[in-house]
Amino acid sequence: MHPPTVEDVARAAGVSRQTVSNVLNAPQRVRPETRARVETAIEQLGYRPNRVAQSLRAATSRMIGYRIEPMHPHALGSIHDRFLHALAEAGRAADRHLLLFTADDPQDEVANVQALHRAGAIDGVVLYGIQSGDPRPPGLRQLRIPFAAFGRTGADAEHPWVDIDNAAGTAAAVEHLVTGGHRRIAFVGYPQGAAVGDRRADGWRTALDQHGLLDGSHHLDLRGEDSLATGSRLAEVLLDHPTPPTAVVAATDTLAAGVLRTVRQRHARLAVVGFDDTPTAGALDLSSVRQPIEAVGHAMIRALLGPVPGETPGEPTGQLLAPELIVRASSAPH
Amino acid sequence: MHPPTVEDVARAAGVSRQTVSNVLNAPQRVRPETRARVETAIEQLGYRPNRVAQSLRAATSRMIGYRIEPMHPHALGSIHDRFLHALAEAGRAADRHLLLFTADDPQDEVANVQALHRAGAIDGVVLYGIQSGDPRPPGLRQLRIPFAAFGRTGADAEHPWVDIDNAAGTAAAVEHLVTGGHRRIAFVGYPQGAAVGDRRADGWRTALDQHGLLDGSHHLDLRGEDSLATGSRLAEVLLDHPTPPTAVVAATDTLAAGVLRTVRQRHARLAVVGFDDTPTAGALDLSSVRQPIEAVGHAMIRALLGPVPGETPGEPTGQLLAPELIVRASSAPH
DNA sequence: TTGTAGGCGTTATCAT
DNA sequence: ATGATAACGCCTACAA
Repeated sequence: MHPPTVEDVARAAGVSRQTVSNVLNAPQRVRPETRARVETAIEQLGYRPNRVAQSLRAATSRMIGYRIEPMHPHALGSIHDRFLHALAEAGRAADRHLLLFTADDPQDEVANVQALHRAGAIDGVVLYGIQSGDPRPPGLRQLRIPFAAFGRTGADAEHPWVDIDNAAGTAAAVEHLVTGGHRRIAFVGYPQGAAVGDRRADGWRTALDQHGLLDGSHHLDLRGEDSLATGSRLAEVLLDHPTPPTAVVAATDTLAAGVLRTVRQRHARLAVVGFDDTPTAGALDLSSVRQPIEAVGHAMIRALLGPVPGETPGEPTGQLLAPELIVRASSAPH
Repeated sequence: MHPPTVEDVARAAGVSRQTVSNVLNAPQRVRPETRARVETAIEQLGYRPNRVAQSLRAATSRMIGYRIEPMHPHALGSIHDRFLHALAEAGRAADRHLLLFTADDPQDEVANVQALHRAGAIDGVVLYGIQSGDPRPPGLRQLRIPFAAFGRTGADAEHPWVDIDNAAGTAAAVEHLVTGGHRRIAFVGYPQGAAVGDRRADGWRTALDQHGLLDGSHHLDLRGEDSLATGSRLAEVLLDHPTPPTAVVAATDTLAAGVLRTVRQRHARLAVVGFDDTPTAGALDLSSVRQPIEAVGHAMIRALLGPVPGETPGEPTGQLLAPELIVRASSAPH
C-alpha cells in the first residue's frame, strides 16, 4: 500500500536499516555480498528514498523556486518557454527540481521567496526578467537567500548572474550583412533607456563603426515599442528616406516581423535580421540571433549552487554567453 | 541564523511546543490570552511552519507534478505559457505548488511521476497535451497515482479530465460570421484523425448545417499541417476556386495567420477567425476563439484534489468548458 | 563490516 | 486549557 521504507528493505534483506542506508550512501563500506542482497531487496520492493525525510534530515529541499509570470499579451512569442524548459533540464542534471510560484510584482516575489525559503520549501531562486535597478537582487541578498539572475541590473558585482552578450548578437548580424554586401544597415529597436535594447543598439553601432559605415547613419537608428505595428511603421519611415537602407537589424523578432510585413506589402528589397529566434522567426523564414538558452539554464543552476555570494568577495560573479546568428532567407544576399 | 521553529516560538511565548501548534491548527482550543502571546511571538520571530516537516508528518507534499516539454519549434505561439501560469495561480489558491520535471516521452513521464510519487515529492500530476489513445492515463491509473488530464484520450470514463469544448468554439465563429452576412464559410484545419482538429471541424460543420449552408461546401473543408505556409497555401486554393468563400474559420491562429498573409498579398476580401487567441492574434488584429485557460487551471486543480477516481464509480469525471470568441478587425463585416 | 541511538520540525494522541 | 510523548523516514555519528 504505502511506499516501502528503509525498514521494509532492511527486513526483506535481513539487515538493519543503517546497512540499507549505507548501501545507498556509502556503498564501499558494505560487503559486496550484503550489498547485493540489499540491492535485490530494493529492486524488488521498488524502494525510493523519501525525499521529504531526506530534506528534513539534510535541511535542504533540493528545490529551486521560480516565479512564473503571466504572459505578456503583446509579445509575439518569447524565449520564456525555452528558458523554463532549459532550467528544468539543467536542474535534473543537478538533482534539483523547480518549484513554481506566482507573485503580483517584484516586491511580492521577494516576499514569497522569503516565505518559501523560511518554510524550507526552496533552497534558492532563479530570477527572470531582470530590469535595470531591479529591486529583487538587493532584496534577496539582504535576506541572505541564494539566487541567480538571468540578466543584469547595472549593479551586479555582488550576486551571481548570467546574461546574453546582446551587443555581440547585433554585431554578428551586422557582420553577416556587411559580408553580404550591404553598406547602409539600419537598426530598429526599442526606446533608449531599456538596458537590453541599448546593448543591442551598441552592438549594431560598434560593428558599423568598425567597417567605417557609421557616418551619416543617424537616420538609420529608429526606436519604438516592441510591437508588430511599430516595426511596420518604422520600416515605412526607413523606406521613405531618400537614401534608404538595404538591410535592417531589429532588436526583436516582433519588430523584425513588422518590418517584413511592410517589405512584402511594398515589394521592397530589404534584408532583415531579428533577435531571439522565436518560432515566429522560423515561420517567417527570418534570420535571427539565437540566445543559447540551454547553456544559460546550465550556467544559472551552476551559479546558484556555487559558492554563496559575499563569502568570497572579489570573485567573478557573472557570466556572459555569446548568442548565435541563425541565417535564413530574410537576409540572403540579393 | 536558522529559521525559527515551534520550539523557539514556544520559548519566546513561555508555552510548550504543542500550544504553539494548537494556536496554528486549532486556535479555538487555546485561551485568547495565551493565543495572543503566541501570535506575538510568531510575528516577532517571523516564524513559518517548516513545510518539509509538515509533509513528513502528514505524508503529503502539497506538490503537484508537471512535465514541462521542450517547445514545439514550429508553433507560432501556444497557450502553454498561459496554461502553466493559470495552473500555478490555481494551485496557490489551494495551497499547492507545482513541481516541474522533464521527460523524454510519455513513457518516461509516467516513470518519472512514479519515482517522484514514491519519493513523496508529489501528491499527483497534471497531464498536458493529451492525445487520443494517450498511454499516460491508463498508466497512472494502474499505479494509483492521482492525476488530472487537460484534454481527452477517447477513453476517459475512469479518470478526471478537463477539456475545452472545441466544437462550440468553431460553431461560435460560424455564428458570428453568419450574423455578419457570410454565406460561404470555409474551414482550414489540420488533418483528419487529430481529435482536437476533428472536433473543431465538427463545430464548423454542425453550425453551417443548422443554417442550411452546408450543401456543396465540400471544397470549403481543407486540411494540412499546422503551419503558416499551409495556411497561406490553403487560402490560395480557396481564393482560386470558382465560388470562393467570403470567410474562413481556421483551426489555429497559425493557420489563420497564413490565410491572412495570402489575403493581404492578393488584396482579397476574406473574413478570418483563428483559434486560441495567441499573442499572434492580437498582433494581427485577428478574431480568435479564446480558451478559458484560467478556468481550466482551477478546474484541473479541483479535479485533481477531488475524490479519488475509481472510488465512487459512475460519477462524472470530466468537465467541458466553453471557449469565448474574441472579435477583432479580421472578421469585421465588410 | 554492521548495528544502535538520536534528532531534523511537526502534529495527533493522550494525559494532566 | 495546556503539556508530555511518540512517530513520520532518513542519515550521521558512534559503538560493537
